[in-house]
Amino acid sequence: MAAPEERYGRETMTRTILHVDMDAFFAAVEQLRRPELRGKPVVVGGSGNPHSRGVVSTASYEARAYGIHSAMPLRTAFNKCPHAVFLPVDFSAYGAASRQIMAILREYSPLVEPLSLDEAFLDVSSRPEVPRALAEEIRRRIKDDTGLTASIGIGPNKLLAKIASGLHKPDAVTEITPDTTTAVLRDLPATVLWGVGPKTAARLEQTLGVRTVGDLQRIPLAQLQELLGPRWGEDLYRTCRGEDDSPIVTDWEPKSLSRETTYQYDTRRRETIIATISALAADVVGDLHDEGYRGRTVTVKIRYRDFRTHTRALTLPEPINDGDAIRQTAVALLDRFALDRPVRLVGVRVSGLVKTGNGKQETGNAEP
DNA sequence: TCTGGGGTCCTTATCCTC
DNA sequence: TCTGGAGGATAAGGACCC
Repeated sequence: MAAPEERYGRETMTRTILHVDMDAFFAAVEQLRRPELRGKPVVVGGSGNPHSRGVVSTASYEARAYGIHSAMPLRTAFNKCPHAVFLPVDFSAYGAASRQIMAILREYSPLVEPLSLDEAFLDVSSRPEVPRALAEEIRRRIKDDTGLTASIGIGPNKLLAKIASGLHKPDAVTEITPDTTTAVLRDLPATVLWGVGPKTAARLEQTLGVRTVGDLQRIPLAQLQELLGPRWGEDLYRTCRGEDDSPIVTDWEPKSLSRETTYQYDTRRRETIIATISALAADVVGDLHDEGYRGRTVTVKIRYRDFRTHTRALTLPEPINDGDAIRQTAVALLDRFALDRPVRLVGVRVSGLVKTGNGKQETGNAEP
């Protein structure tokens, strides 16, 4: 097999990729539409009730000063800052703001890849402007048109553009060039790399003494592959050097559709769980119809009080979108779980999706 | 004391067929 | 006929992302 540096050589065409990342997006939208919240700690998450189960989706910068951050339990956030304003997640409002921002980005390039409501990659390789000047213009446009601030990273690929956007948040443009890549990456924690989360970071530190991206660059390919497997090891060997040739993906098809819910109070009652599965299955079927898909595999997920999570799945002979059949399949799968402990979460997923062509709407950026 | 929801992708095990 | 793979499909779990 060819070594990575031979397969991804310098002759690869130079690209200019922007990563646009909105600052504290959900909280910023709330502060924009409710001026009395500006300058105050705002926490968006769950039902907006800080005494019920849920986690922080976004904390305003004022709330972050109290140590509140995304994914923190709402109850913990409340303990850190009881006078913060807690708000429920309002996806329709954030979706409207997001569509406005994505439309601005598409004025600058047709090659836009939304990653989530508040982030997108943009390939501006064919634009004549100096990249930094262009990024500054886009940042100003977003602010003038929407009142929201964005941080923009510039890089020769998606990996470096995304790392760049995170370096000087909020409201900043940051560029990483091939010449500055080594110096910029060297002292960053390994967790800035795509795919390196808490578990992998701990393994890298314990087995190889690796903490920074620079540390990682000193590990031979074979050693990374031994620890992480052949594929993952090679990926990390390349990404820690800032190498990435993944393309901008403008059209995306879902692989699965799912719904899940966490009970406010754990339950062992079979009838309660069956009712939940039926309701979740109905929601998923609604999504299948709305988006024009059938699916072949039905999966039920159960999370017990101790947070251990199990799934049971059944693959059907043909893809279906029939509500009764999907609901009955999901309910039948419950028999394969031991309900010997309290359950905190139930989920239903349908995967193996195929298009029916009968959706409410084809995707917005499909060919005319 | 806690730990959401909606996704993707990878690894491993098992079964089956060629 | 026996045996040993290769390799696809399925199932389950886990890590990770926003």
